[in-house]
Amino acid sequence: MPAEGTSDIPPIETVYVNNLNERINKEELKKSLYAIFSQFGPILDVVARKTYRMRGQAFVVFRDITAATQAVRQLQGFPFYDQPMKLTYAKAKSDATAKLDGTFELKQKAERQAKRKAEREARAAAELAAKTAGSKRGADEAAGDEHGSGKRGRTGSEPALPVAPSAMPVAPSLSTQPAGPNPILFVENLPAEVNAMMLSMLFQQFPGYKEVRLVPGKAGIAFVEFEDENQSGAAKRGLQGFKITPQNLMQVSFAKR
DNA sequence: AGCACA
Repeated sequence: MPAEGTSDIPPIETVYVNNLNERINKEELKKSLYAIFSQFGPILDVVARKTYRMRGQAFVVFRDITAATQAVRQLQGFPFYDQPMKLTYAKAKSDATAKLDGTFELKQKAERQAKRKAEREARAAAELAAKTAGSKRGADEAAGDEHGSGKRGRTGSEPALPVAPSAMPVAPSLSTQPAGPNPILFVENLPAEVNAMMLSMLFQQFPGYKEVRLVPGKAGIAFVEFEDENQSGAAKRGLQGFKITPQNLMQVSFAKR
């Protein structure tokens, strides 16, 4: 018998993530996922819903399958908000992918047709039932009213992450007067809503990581401390220009002291 | 555990 492999799902651009911490709010979750996954390649979309059925899970849509594969392997079990992430490929192609490869229109058309057909059949069945019942008893038990198709998933704002521009080489930063190497990094151009957890997830991957400090009054900047300047230097190079959101390229320099 | 997207 086929040994139970965790990956009997064929590779696809989308990574299905589960065992996510369900207490994290959706927008933050999406941003954090974007932040740690984008190191593997351009991300087209991150989908997460908080419905009963979908909570604790998310879909990270890469442009390329190779990036998805890297992510599945390297982030498997990664401690994310205190829970090890579980990763597999998604079972079905994401809409973002379908939009790129041109199959989205076809899919929509097929869905519309299927829906129409189902409606037609349901109507036919109802008519038949009514006729049968009517001819036998004359009772008026026809037409069961059908509730349940009111799918309004609108939770107010729906600022799904815009399609990330394709992989562009990290722009060299024109820092003014760079401070000399030291164990503390200065990080700029962060999204305002960034928090220590999100940042620590990025920086803790580098050896010697000690802590991240946000500056209470000031949005968009942070300090990250390492054991020594070699380690801070490695993290600096590794995360320079990192796209923490589609529109925020992190700027990392040595802190002035 | 749980595979969605307007």
